[in-house]
Amino acid sequence: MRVLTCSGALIEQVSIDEAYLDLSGRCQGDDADASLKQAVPIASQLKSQIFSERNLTASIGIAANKFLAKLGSDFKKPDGLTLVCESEKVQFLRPLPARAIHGVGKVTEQILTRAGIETIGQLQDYSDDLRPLVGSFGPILRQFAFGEDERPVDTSDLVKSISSESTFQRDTDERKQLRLCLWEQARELADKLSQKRLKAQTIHVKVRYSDFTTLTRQLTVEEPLAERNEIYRLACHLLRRERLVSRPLRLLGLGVSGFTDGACQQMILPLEQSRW
DNA sequence: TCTGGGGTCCTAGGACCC
DNA sequence: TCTGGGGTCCTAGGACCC
Repeated sequence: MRVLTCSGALIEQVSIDEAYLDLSGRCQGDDADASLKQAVPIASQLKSQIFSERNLTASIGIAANKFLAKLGSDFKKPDGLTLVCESEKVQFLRPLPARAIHGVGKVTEQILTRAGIETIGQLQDYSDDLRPLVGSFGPILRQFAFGEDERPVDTSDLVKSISSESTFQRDTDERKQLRLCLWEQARELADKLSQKRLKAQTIHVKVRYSDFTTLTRQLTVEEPLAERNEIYRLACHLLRRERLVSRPLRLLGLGVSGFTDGACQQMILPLEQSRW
């Protein structure tokens, strides 16, 4: 796989086809808008390059922060290039639906609608505290509504959890099939842990029944683990202990988290050793 | 859209300790 | 013996994103 490059840019890969580029080191104008305008030819060139190499269109948003850049890139999909100037951002946002904000999904949209807020402009005009409506997201939501976002472009590639899940063609409670599934998933997880040189302290299983009820159960162990058979054994233990296969499963999933560096071994204090 | 897979973050409750 | 308050950790579920 070829990795996206752009000289002088810090890159945060968000997903397989999305990334943030911080070009502030390369674009230095007299003011914020002048700096942003310097990024336009770079973005155009990036789009041409993607098209010539991959025959794919790409949408790019240029703005002073990640929130606005994302909004800009969504603005004229699938082949857009949108510049959101600092001087115009508040007006640019006003007519957009609140749902356009990253982090506002179906549930939050409904909550806002009930409070009489449907557009970002209405959000800007809403002077009451938003926390009773959306909890700790309130202050961030207000900042977003005014086009403010302090999040830096994050170039680290730290992962917090790894998981694998499978949906069966036909719901099943057949132990042999479930064990085989877990054994395969444990292999996947162990491979990824090994690639990343990580060990995990928490393991979780997930089941879904035919009525879409979904349950998760997790277990934290003292000694970090990374081996396929250890993961598999604990997964079986959890399923059995929690009696999760009380009826046929539509989905079975397995995951690990709570990572420690796989290269580090737990130190045992001499005192503790001598007790045994 | 009767619903796939892999993630992150937040919230709330319970256990436990001081 | 019962009770209070606060902090931390673990757990489970849900909202959201791509």
